[in-house]
Amino acid sequence: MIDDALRRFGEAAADVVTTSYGIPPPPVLFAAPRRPEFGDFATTLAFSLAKDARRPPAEVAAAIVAQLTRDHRSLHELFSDITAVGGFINLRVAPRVWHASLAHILHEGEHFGESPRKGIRVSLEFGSANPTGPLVVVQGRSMSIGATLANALRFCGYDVFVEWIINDAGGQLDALGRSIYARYRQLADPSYPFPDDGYPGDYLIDLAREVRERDGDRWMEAAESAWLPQFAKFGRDALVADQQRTALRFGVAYDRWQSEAELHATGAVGEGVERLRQLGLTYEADDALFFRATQFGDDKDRVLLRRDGRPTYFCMDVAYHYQKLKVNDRVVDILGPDHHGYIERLKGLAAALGYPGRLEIAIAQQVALMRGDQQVALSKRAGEIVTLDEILDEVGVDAARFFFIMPAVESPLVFDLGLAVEKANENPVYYVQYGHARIASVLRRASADDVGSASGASLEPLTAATELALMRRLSEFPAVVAGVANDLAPHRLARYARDVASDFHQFYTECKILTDDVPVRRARLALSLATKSVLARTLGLIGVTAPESM
RNA sequence: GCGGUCGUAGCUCAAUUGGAUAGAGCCGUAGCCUUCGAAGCUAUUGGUUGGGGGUUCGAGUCCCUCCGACCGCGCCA
Repeated sequence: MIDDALRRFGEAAADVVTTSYGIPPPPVLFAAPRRPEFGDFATTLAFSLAKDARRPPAEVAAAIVAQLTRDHRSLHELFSDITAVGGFINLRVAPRVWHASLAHILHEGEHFGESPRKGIRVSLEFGSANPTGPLVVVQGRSMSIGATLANALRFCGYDVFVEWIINDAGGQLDALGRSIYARYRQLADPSYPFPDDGYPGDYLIDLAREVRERDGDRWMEAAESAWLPQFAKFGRDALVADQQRTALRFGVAYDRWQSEAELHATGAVGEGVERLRQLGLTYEADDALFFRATQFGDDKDRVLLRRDGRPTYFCMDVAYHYQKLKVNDRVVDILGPDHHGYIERLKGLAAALGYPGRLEIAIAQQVALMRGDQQVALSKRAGEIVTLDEILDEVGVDAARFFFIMPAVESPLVFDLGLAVEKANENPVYYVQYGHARIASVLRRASADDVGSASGASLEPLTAATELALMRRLSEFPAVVAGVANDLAPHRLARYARDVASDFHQFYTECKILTDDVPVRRARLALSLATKSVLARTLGLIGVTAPESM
């Protein structure tokens, strides 16, 4: 296939370098040129050689090509064109190689691009929110990114473990309990004061009603020490359940919902502290226990145990990450935009625990919600929140999943809700889905006989420029997914889906699939089948449906 | 003040991690349906990659310096 062809070229080129220049050849790397007239692949081999060879790159490239065409004539079975252009060596792949590639795709079917199990364990954590309210837009983006990465990593043969951390320890749960209690009292007496640090959202009023329906006036006269734990736990459980329901609706499956309180209860937090103490990376000051974070690049040492002995949030994270680092080869955190100050601390922690470089942190940048020209106000303090559920009601799961991963993770996202629904043709997810539905429609019109024999048909008739371009695009799929998994770059899948759909539409416009010429018809049906399969798989990895009709 | 991320076409974003003349989509303009789905296709307008300097065969990408936006800087979580 393509990789074999490139490898053979690389070996031949290395051979030429060794005999002509007598120096060890550098690795021969290939990239697809931006401009199609430069061919399908290019290598910058001559640039890296120029210095040692003491000749200008253009001369080196020309010499290599001349030598190759003389001594390695068989390369022309694989490459229809090998040219040197100013230092670059450009390759055009022969049609028969594309045909072989397409045959391979058809043979692999839905497993095309999939890698066998590598035995490498990857932990992914994303979406995590405080259990004090419904999920909002930011978590939607975080979950889309995380779930897509998890899919891609699994597809590439990694053992993936996906988890969510429930921040259910600390003062905020008390604030939640007090907020619900205040709403509960307000049901009877509207003048009952609402706490300053309370959560203002209306959703707590519903929870208060539930308590009242269940328990009546039972808590009206009770002491705070009696009602607070009850209300806090009730609120926590209800809101976590609500978040889980939304995640499920969004098509995101977690392997574990890790409770922070549980980490304390099981002694895991204590173990983490003990580990750092054993390593000699802690010290006491002002009656508190500090972690020597500055030794690992952080700008401040960090408190683990407060003056009163209570562990900090970071202390919990020590335990949590220690747990993850111990059993995984790669640990990935996808954090919100307000957590970038946390990166050095966590990376320093990983290094301190003996796992430098094992922890990767991606910051999912913020989402600005737009309706036309109007930015939707999002103020948690004022209680103006737009929940993820509301967004899903408005634009649907498919559009949301696709939009959230469109920009690179570290780029901010402008999400125009009005645009996503009002005008379908401006919505890129529809463009891609339409491509899939269009193929399905053609396949429905074709005879069962034609479709059945298509995958075994001769592919020789596929010679048009749009046919070659589409075959080339499909062959990129394994490399695209591998790049997504390796570089944590889910947005490339969205772009790739768009490119596949676009190449198909061009092919469709130029080449009639259901033509009277039987060999041509079957070859084009084969290409359509492969495109449908790759498109469906790409959309599936993103978490978007591939409709048969729309 | 210190630190982080970012700044690319009117708008939303890419750019294979230092490669060729910086690319797509949307918007605009002009075309293409007696033929497999026109939610499509073709052509075309649009750029000093925030400004300036540096590193080298070669810079949107790396270094320095300004300008601007967002965010972080707690013994909160």
